[in-house]
Amino acid sequence: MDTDSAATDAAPTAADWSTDGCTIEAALNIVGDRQTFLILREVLTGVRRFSDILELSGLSRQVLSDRLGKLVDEGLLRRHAYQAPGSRPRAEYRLTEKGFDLLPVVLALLEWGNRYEVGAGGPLVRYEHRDCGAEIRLVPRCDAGHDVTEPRDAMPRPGPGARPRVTTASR
Amino acid sequence: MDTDSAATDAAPTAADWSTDGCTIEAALNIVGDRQTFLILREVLTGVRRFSDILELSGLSRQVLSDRLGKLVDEGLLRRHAYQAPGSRPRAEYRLTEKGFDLLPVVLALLEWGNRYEVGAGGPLVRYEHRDCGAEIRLVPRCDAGHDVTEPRDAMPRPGPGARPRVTTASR
DNA sequence: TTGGCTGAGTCTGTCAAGCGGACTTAGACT
DNA sequence: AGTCTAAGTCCGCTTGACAGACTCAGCCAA
Repeated sequence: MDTDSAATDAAPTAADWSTDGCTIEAALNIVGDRQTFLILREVLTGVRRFSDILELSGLSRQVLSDRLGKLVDEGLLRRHAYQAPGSRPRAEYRLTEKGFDLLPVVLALLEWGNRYEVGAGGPLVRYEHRDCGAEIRLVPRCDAGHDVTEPRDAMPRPGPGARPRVTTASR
Repeated sequence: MDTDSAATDAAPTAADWSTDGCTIEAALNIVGDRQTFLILREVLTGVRRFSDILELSGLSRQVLSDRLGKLVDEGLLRRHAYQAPGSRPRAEYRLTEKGFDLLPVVLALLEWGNRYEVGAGGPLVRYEHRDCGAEIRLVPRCDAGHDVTEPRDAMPRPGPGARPRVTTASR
């Protein structure tokens, strides 16, 4: 099996376009570190309180506090008051629409991890469809309606914002 | 719009399961840092040579060298000899099947970035279907065949490897 | 009313990791 | 022999993560 020959055909000239300002990079500037992903994993599975996220994520208090603040600033989370019986009011962290929309990223990581990094006992989390209970997977599909079952059928192309690279030494 | 009430219903007890050994975490241990994502972005768009990845990713030589080595060790990339005319033979880095299968993760990040972080000029990269040229998107779909159009219709559930958390203070 | 309890957040010192820039290496070409 | 170049290493500095101690604010029991 020659896994990579397809890639050779797929994008022989990709290096000719600048990736300056790429939206992937922009996304990574917000959620690109391990710590933030761990927080998102928790919040996407319904864990919302500082102490619970702290314990489940294994992060330090300081980093958790910092990241939660940044995620609120970026509009991925909202602080929302709650009050446990016999306690003073506290804040919990809820996903906004913008934060919710990161579910595919976490789902994709989960699927990949389930395929290649399963330890003993199988996957720890599944996502299931609220209506029917069946497991949810991500399916790459083109706008013409075809499922893209082979990753190498996905060909990278410059988008409307792409500009050609000036020279090899230009930046 | 009450974005988060659905989340409240979706997983009221998620904090009761241990996420110890989670496959998301396992995946993050391999591809969980910004540097690795940037490398994957390049390699998935067909950039394979050290110097090109170096320039396009903006990483330091040392980190790039280190990460490429780790990605090869993890089986996501393979070194492959090439020889440019008038140069001595060198190694380029090609995706393995395992590495290719991370495309959905990058696609998901790209889609999210395109939706929320588009700068002037629009997205820089698109993926299109090799057969028909139409743009590729990730569609969450349940095994019963329903498209999951609302992220909050995806409910997190403990998988076969999940174990209940012992106590709040247990780890 | 006072003092303890608790969840959330801050402070501090240490250590790992990233960065820019200089240096090294090995084959091809002059 | 000397130069060029892609790939990789070395070095000094700075950033950031972590553990653990400390602070803060409201609730409750005495």
